[in-house]
Amino acid sequence: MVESGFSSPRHDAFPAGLRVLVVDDDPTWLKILEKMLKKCSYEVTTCGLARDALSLLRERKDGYDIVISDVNMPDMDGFKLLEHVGLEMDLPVIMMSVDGETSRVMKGVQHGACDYLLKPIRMKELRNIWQHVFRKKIHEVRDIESLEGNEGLQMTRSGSDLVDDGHLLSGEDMNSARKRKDAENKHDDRDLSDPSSTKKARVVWTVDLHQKFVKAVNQIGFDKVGPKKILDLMNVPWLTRENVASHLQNVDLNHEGDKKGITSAPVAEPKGALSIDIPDPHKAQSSQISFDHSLGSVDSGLKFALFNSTNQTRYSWSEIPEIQFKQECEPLQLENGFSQLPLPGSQHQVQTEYLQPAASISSGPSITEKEVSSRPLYDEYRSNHVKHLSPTEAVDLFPVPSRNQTLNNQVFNPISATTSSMKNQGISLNDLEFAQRNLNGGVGVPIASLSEDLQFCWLQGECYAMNIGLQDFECIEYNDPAPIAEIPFLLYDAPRFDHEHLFDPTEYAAIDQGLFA
DNA sequence: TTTGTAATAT
DNA sequence: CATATTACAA
Repeated sequence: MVESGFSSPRHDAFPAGLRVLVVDDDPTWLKILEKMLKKCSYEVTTCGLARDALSLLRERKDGYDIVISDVNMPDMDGFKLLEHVGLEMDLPVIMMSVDGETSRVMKGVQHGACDYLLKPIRMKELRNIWQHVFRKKIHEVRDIESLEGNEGLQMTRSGSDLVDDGHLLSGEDMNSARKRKDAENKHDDRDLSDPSSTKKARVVWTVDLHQKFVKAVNQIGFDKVGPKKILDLMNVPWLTRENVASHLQNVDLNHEGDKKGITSAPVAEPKGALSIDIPDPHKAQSSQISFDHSLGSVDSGLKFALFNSTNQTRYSWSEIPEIQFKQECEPLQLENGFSQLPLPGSQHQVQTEYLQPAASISSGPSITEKEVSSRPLYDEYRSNHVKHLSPTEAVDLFPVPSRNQTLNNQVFNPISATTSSMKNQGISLNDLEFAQRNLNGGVGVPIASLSEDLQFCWLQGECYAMNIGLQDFECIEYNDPAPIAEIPFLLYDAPRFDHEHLFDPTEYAAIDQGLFA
């Protein structure tokens, strides 16, 4: 099934022989692209009509490895084609167009485009496209394995941002229209739809979620709080009682653990933490800001302060550079090119823990702790948001809206979330969510071609779950214009390696030689 | 049976 | 760590 061996006899040159189908109504572009692609040693097929492209693809479902299609074409909308391809042959599709209108780009990504190129397209972009194919295969393997009944992997990560040159808006290989992989693990009610998140997700208590939680708690009354009640009030469909229970437990624990040593009297009472412990007014004052509007009593305010000061810290923007993931990676043996990708049969195991995107987020986790003088902005941001108000501030700018579901940010598996939302009230932010997810995860890592990049790509491929909730973006984008300038900085100041120097046969050789062994 | 919680696991 | 899972009692 996954077999789509390269017709090219040259098995040694890695990306060579990739069978690319180019679709564009503009013959000029077609020619240009063909030329460029051939220069990359790809096997090119051009096509001026989307319809033709489709039939070509249908004729030989395994005749191509990847499709590059223009967005606007007379006979068939590029997206339409994209959809079909995703649905029928599940090939990676790269969209392209002259304008970079975000809505359009998003649409492309939403519809399953694995990448979106802006014309004029440059060689370096084309040189990298093979990675999409590559990644895709990895996914497939993973999916299959997951179906074989192993446990889930946890995905958590913050996002990165657009690529510097703004030319390559790399997305994920998420075909919204992807073919359903039948089998399913009996449990796990959610996400019966997203192949990429086939595994059970771990709830990530985003600010938004936590807000709901807090809100619920306050609505109920600290004395009567109970997982069930909270859960109900939160009105987050996919959340389970356990989730809430767990969170509840931690919430108060954390509180006590607060180094500031808040009046945690030796209370024997279990629920003490939640109800007692009234922190000094000052504290409450400063950290409560964002929440008072949502509740009544002063008590509540104080309570919130508790939650805020201790817990939300981690959600601060300052966290964003802390990209971390932990997950399993399929070992890959590239010795013989794509045809050798580990297929559903193989079962080597490679554990990649906390693999920080090498070149890129190199400053990652540690930066939070250290003083990085060369990053005044960062420091400033950090001191402001972390030390004092923590992310709360961000939240402040974004008052809890009255609408509920709308902001469900469990970016984790948008589909499920969405599904449930709809079930509940027919509202859905699917698009935004989805798009954002893609932007977060997919973008940022140019599909370069170094070993490092590769790793990154895989991870990326795996990590659909971004911690950065929608709200984060909203905060920044819609509420506080100022910090905007800093975002790219905070988010992405990493991968600015230059892709240009990467393409030399040697590189591939390097890859070949057990980079992954 | 359902719910809340403590303990324990990942 | 933060969150999940388990076990058990109310």
